[in-house]
Amino acid sequence: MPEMPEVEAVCRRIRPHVTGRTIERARLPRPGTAAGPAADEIERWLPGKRIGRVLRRGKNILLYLAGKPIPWRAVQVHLRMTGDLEIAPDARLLPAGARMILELGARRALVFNDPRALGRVRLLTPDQVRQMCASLGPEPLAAAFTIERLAAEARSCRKPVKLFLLDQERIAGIGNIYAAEILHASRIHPRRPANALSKPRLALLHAAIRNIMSRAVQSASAVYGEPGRWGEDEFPLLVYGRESEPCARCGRSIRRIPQAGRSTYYCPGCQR
DNA sequence: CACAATACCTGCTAGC
DNA sequence: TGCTAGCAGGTATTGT
Repeated sequence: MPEMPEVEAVCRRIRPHVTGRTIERARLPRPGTAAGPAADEIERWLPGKRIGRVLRRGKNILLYLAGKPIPWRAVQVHLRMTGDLEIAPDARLLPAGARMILELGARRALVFNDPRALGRVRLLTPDQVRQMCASLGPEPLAAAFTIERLAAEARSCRKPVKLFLLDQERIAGIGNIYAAEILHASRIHPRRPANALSKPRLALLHAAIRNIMSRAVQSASAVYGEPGRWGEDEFPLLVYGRESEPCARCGRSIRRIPQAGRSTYYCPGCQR
């Protein structure tokens, strides 16, 4: 159930084990995993290809294929809610939720495990790689994500700021948990329209996005190698999942409200 | 066009 | 103990 920091941790964890390795066999045993082309074409086409760089864009993982094969240039994996990539010592004895297995030789396999089966795998042409990257907003930790850029995105968005933060086309990588934490850190009410944020509040929001996301990347990456553990275990969540508990900052009782069918947690005392 | 509601799946847990 | 409703860190698609 990863947001950008956990996806980044997954990339760092698998990178040394897959870079430069040749795919000997690919298996997508359950229907619905492939989002194009079809599973049997992916299984037929990948063997013999070598994995090059492992990159992340937003919450997407890209396994580039070395030697620029035609037509497909990269394997795209989106973990959605419950996906994870693991290095298995053996392609046998797989977890029940295994949705893709890339056998890499030397008793090593990359396994896409996803019990809830919402995650997706695609092969992308160079054009599709560019389209996917271009369709997403700036990376929150990149230099291009300035206060001015945030202000420009917010100005053109009338949605509640919580939903603005979740919009991957405006900023890439923020999810439900960190959106709540970011708004608490910047003392902004989640229902405030994005285009109603003042200059000073946008500056606070920008600082909170960078602060929360960079600390989350650090803590998520620090626990890699411990199966089933996400960075949030180490990252103190001040509002998310804390309905009815006292706010650490002002003591008021934290509230949970629905927004776009999902839970938003916030403090009615210090978020205005 | 912008936004809201729903669909997609399985597993866990709080409450009866 | 055993059942069930509700909820879960995401996003494509459909409807207004």
